[in-house]
Amino acid sequence: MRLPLYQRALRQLSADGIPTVSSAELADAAGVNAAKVRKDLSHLGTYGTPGTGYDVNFLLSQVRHELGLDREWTVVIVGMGNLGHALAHSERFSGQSFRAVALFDVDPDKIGEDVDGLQIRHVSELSAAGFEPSRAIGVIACPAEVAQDVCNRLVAAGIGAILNFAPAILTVAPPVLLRQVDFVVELQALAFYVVHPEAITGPEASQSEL
Amino acid sequence: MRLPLYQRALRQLSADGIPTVSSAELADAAGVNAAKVRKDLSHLGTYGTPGTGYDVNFLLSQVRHELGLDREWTVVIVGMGNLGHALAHSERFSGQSFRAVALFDVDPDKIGEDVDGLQIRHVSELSAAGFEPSRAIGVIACPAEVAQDVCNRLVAAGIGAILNFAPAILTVAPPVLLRQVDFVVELQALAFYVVHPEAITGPEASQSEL
DNA sequence: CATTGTGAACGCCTTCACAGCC
DNA sequence: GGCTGTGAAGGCGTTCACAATG
Repeated sequence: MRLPLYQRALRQLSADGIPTVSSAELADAAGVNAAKVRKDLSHLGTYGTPGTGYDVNFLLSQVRHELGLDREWTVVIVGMGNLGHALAHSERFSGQSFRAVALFDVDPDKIGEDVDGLQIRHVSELSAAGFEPSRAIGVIACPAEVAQDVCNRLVAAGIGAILNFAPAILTVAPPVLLRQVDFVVELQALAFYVVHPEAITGPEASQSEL
Repeated sequence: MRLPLYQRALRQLSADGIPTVSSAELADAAGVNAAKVRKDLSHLGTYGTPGTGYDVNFLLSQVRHELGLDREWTVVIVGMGNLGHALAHSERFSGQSFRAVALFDVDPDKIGEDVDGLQIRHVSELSAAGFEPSRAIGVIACPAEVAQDVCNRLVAAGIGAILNFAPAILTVAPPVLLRQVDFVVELQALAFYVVHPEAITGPEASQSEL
């Protein structure tokens, strides 16, 4: 999915006061190619003007709608080590659509700690929280050993989608959504391509993005 | 690329003393399906035994070799906020193949700080470092505004591959490799699928992993 | 008999190229 | 003339299904 990339590029363009973009310019700003941009956007509807391009602000609002960014998402973070803190901060400036509402950990030293006006609570309080599945996203930033347990607790608390940063392969029952991000896997993927440069696919080899 | 996932699953199996796996078992442990496992592994060579499966330790060593994990990779981290610290720690226990050798920042308060026996240095010292492109990976964990500048400095210092965590779209000249990871993009992707459950592709919908 | 390796079918995504529109 | 939207072509990865094998 490239919509988030377009969204970011459009936000930048809008902030710069640029009224209109061509598919080629947007492609450049988002790091993809023009044909993809046009095909993707045509899936959303006919929002462009031949000869001129797309109206930045209008397109931005359409993309934000499509991504569900015109509502506010509730974010719950479990595991407030360095990673948890980093995430708690990075959501703030992401533009209002995601708001951290609860932070959890097990370490007694951390319970009660204030992070940007939010107190860290003990995981045992999670079950009692009761979230709206279609509105709340859980973020797992705890050690791998307890990740599946945390995951289960999040589901039990009514979380509808989970982003897992722990180096463990988790399983959830539908309709809960799960997405995994792992630093070490990313490093290993990079290492693979350094060792096998020939495995880099397609014409974007000229701009070796993976 | 799924090799890193197999690698992790095999490592677990090896640690548990399990001598042999079938493609179905490995698929389960890695979170993919059996056909993919067999196709992927057959690309590496004929390492399985019909009727029995794969020798865990032998296959692990082959996968590690393919991923370039039988050499040691030098890792340089720029930007030692919470994220930088989290990354500096997570590489340690990843199993020896990645070793952080230098940490950089611009904040005078952080310069000189000791992180697991490594001192944080000022970015200006980066250029003088002189790395081996095919051995060194750079990690960008700084604010988006300075990410492209940091990226350029890493390339100038001889880094051959870069993992970018800053919410900015960077460009590098080949043959330098670039990989982007962005928390907010991941959250937005998750939000998209919550809003559009019908967009979830393929039969793995039964285990809604994205 | 359980399980691999793989050729063939399928489907999705990408890319091309151009007709239509401003 | 510049640029969009899209049908058609192409390429890549996934999945199926089965012959081969210890």
